[in-house]
Amino acid sequence: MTESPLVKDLNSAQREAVAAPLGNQLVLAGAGSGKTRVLVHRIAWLMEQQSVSPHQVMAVTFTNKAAREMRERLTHLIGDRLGPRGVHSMWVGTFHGIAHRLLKAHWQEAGLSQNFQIMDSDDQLRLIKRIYQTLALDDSRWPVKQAQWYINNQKDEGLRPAHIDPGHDPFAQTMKLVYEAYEEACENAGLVDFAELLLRSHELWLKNKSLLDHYQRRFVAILVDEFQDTNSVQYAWLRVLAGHACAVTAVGDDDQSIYGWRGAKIENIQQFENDFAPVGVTRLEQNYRSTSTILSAANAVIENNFGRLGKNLWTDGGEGEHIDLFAGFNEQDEARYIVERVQDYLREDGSRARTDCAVLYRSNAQSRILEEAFLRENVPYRIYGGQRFYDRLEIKNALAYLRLISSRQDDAALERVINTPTRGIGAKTIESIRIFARDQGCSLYAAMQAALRNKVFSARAAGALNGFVALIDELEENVAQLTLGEAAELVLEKSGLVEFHRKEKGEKGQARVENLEELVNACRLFEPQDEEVTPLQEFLANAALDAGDGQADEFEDAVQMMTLHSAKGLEFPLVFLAGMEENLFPHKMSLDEPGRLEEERRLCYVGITRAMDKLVISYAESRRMHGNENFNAVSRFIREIPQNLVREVRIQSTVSRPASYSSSSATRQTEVDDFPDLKLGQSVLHPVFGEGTITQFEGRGAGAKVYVNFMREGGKWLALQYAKLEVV
DNA sequence: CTATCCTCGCTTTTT
DNA sequence: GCGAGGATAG
Repeated sequence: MTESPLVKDLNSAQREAVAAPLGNQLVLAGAGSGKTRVLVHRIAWLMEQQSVSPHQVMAVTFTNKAAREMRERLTHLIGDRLGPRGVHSMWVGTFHGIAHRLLKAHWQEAGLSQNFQIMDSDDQLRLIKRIYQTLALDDSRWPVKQAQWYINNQKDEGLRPAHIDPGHDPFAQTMKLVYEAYEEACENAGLVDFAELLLRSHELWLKNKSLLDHYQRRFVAILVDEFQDTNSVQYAWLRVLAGHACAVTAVGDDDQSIYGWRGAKIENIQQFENDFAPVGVTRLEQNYRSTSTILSAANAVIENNFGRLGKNLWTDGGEGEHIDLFAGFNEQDEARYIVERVQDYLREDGSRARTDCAVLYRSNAQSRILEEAFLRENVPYRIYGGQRFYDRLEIKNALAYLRLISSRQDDAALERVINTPTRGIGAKTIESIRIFARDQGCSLYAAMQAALRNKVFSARAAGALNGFVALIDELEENVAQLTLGEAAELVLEKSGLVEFHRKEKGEKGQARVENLEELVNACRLFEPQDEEVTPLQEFLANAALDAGDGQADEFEDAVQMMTLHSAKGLEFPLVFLAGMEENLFPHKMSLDEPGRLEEERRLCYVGITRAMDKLVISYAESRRMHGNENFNAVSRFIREIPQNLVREVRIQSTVSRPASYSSSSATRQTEVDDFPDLKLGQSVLHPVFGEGTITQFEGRGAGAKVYVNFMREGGKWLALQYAKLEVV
C-alpha cells in the first residue's frame, strides 16, 4: 500500500477503502465510522496516486447540506491543489442538482423549453388538482394526493404512461389518464418536477449516445454517498453514466436505510456488487462517536433484522453511563421529565450547551407537548424540519412573482399570484382565462392578454387584469437593471405582498413580513455561479432545489428537537428518544408488514447511534392520540436492549404512576391505587386550571377524588384517575 | 370577495 | 385534538 500523508491518520479499514485501486468500491460504513472522511480522502487519493484530475470527478449526495459539507471538507483538505475554480471544478452535488445541471446544458436534446422551471411538490399538487377539474374527476373517489403519489412513484421507477398497462383495474386506468394529462400540462407550462429531473436526464443519455459517450469519457471517478437511499431511477442513471470504464465508489449502510417508503431500495447495495463487478468491499466498523454501552444497545436492536449485510460496531472508547429508561404517567409527564433532565444536565457542568441535547421522536405531532414543556420552563429550543423556509406561503407567493417575471408561461406561478394580494380578479374570471388557454393551447398569461384584446371581460375584470399585466411588465423592465436583492425588494413592494401581510392581524403577519425580509436578504447574499442564465433564474432554481433550512436563530444556544428521520447524520452528547411505545414507534402503520417493521427498527438504530455520551429513553403509559386516550404497550425495541445496559429511572417528584397493571387482560386499564405523594395541603399543578392546593380527599383506588383550591379558577372536585395533577 | 364554519386526515421527507 | 383547506353564507 502506498504510504501517503493522506492515509496516515486513518485506521486500517479506512485506509483500505481510501487507497483501494482505481475500480468499483463498496464501502459499508457504520454509523459514526468516519464515512465522509473516507469519501473526501478517497477523492484526494485518486487525484494524488491515480492522477485523476478534479474535473473527472463526480460526487453525489442526497441533500444539499451533505453536498455543502463535502465541498467544504474537500476545500479544506486539498483546496490548494484544485486549481483556480477550486472545488467547483468537480461536480459535487445532489442527484437532482446534477441532473438539473445536465438538463440546463442540453435542454434542446432533452426536449425541454430553454427556461423550464422546477416545480416543487406543492405546485405539483395544485397542478394535479387543476387536471382533475379538466378531466371532471371525482376527488373523493380518487384522492388527489394519491394521484400525486402515484405519478411520483411511477417516475421513481422509471415508468412513463406508455409503459403502464392498467389492465381492468379502474384505479390504474384513472391514474394513467391523470399521469398523461399531467405530462401534457407540464410540457405546456415548461414545468419539471423533482422526479422528472432524474428520469429526463436518464432518458437523455439513453437516446443520445454521443452525449452519453461524452460524459462517460469525462467522468473517471464517481462517488455516491448514502447509497442505501438510492431509488430505481437514480441507480439506473448511475449505471448508465458509469458504463464499464468508470470507477464508482459507493458508500452506504444497509442498517440506516430509512427511506424505503419513498422508493429507496436497499437491494441496490447487493445489486451494485453484481452489476458493477468486480467490486472491492470494505467495512468501516470502528465507531468514533458513542460509548460502548450505547453501541451494544444499537447492535443488539439491529441484530433482530434479517438479511443484513452484517456489521458490528465497536469502539476502543469507554463504557460510559447506563442508558436511562423513564416511564411517564402520560405524555405531559414524559415531556416534563425530559425538560428536567436537560436542566440537570446543564446545571451539572457549566461548560455544557443546550445544543448538546437533542430530543428525537417518531412523528411531528409529538413535538407540541415537548415544546410546551420547554416553553413553561423557559428553556430555549429549536425544532428542525417542519415547514421549510421556501415552503412558507408568503415565500412561495414572492417566488411566484419572480418566476412569472422570468417566465410568462409558468401557469402555476400565475395562478398563485394573479389575485394575491386580492386585486378583484375572482374565481370566475380566472376560470374563463383557463378555458380560453385550453382552447388556444397557450399559457394562461398569453390567454389573458388575448382575451383582453378581444374585450371578453366586464369593465371591472378587464381593469383589474390590465393592472396586473401592467404590474408584471413594469416589474420585468425594472428588475433587469437591478441587483437581485434590489429586484426582490422592488417586487415585494410593488406587488403589495409586504403591505398585504403587514395588515394581517396577529403575530402571524409580523412573522411573514420578517420572512419576506429574510428572502430579500437571501437574494442579496446570493452569488451566481452560472453565466449561461440570469442571476434571477439561477436563484429560482436554487430555491426550488434547496430546503433553505437553518435560516432563523441558527446560532442561538437551544435544545434541538427533531424527528428520527431528520436526525440521520447528526450526533449529540445527550440524546432523548421519546415516545417509545408500540403503535407510535414502531408506528402502527408499519406493524403488518415485516419489511416495514424492519425499517422502523433501523430507524431506532439510527436514533440510538446519534448519542455520544448519554442516551435517555422514555415512554408514556397513557397518551392522547388523535383525541383519544391510548394505553400503548412498551415498544418492542426497548425490550430488545439488553437489561444490563439499562437503568430504570423511578419517578420522584410526580404523582406515582398506577401501581399495577393486569397484564393478562387484553385491554389494559389504568388502576389508581394510591398516590403517596398527594396529601392535604399539597400544592399541585393542573394542565388546564393551573396551580392549586389540595384541601379534601374522598374515596380510594379508582374512585378517589380530591378537592383542589385553584388560585385562578377556585375550588373543584377532580377524579384522581383522570386529572393530570402534578406535585409542585 | 371575505369571513366563518365545517370536514377531513392523521408517519416518516428530500429534492 | 388540531390545523389546513374547502364550502357556504354574507
